[in-house]
Amino acid sequence: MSDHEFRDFYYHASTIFNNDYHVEAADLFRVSSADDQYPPSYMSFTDCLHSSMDQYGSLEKASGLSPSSSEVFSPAKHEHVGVNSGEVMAITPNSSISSSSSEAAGTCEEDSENNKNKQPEESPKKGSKTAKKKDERKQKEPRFAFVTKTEVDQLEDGYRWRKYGQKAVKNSPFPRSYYRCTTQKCPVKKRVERSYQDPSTVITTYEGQHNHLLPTSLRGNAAALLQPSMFLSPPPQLAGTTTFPHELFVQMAPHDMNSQAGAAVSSMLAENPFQQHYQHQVSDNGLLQDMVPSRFLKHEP
DNA sequence: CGGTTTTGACCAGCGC
DNA sequence: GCGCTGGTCAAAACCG
Repeated sequence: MSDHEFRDFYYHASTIFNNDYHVEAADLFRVSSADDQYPPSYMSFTDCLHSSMDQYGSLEKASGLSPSSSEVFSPAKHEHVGVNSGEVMAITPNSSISSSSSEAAGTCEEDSENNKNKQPEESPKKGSKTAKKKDERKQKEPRFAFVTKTEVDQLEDGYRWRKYGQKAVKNSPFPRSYYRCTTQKCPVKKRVERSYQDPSTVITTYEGQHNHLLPTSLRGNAAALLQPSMFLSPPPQLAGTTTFPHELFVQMAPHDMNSQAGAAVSSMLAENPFQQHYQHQVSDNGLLQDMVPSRFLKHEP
């Protein structure tokens, strides 16, 4: 991020969070390791902003992370973004969301196309296959998890999805639904499940990156808010015009995170641009309580 | 009739 | 090796 961009962004963020949403910026960012083996740690908003893409090494140290294994602590590891009624924003790794499925492990583009050919290409050489799978897993698509306080299971996010599976989740009375973007060759998937810890919230996990714009049929506000220009140009001087913190993420996405964040944020944003009580938090597998400063969590009486 | 949803089966990874 | 679990497939059902 350039200094110019930083100033724009920081001013923007300050306006949003301090003035409109009364958030303590120092609590906004959470940085964690790539695989969640390490306890979460928090860094200040400004620290995070000042940390350029090539400073993740020092970031690790600052946040008590270990650059262990072969994982490179890249921006892509910080992709999860959540906004909680303008109260909470956090960044977490994609990491722990299951390392089980090889399908989910590989790059999505490969997945979606290869799955259909999987059977014919089946090789008897299990060893090499396993090695290949491990390689694929290293390159798995970043994921973004959101928690949305809503009674609706299937949230509108501006994209068209086709459900391709539903599974019961261990320890949860609520099933998990699997969706794929219906746009041709778009590798994006999402999983939707209701949190068993708080049934009033829905956990949505996005995986992959849309390779297309929002469907032209996208209606109303979501489309307007998600104009491609917002992703492609530096943040304009919008101080005073921005209302929702979502917009901040939309704008910061291409600069401070990978484009995945933009996609995820756009999805989050489009879910319900007018929602008054949405509660987005970062989550992997619903482990919210560990991921957001406790005072930000709403505790039911 | 084409697209979507449902749902049982299948597969791979992981822990024991 | 076996069982458990998560993720995906694919045929059938459903729907506009």
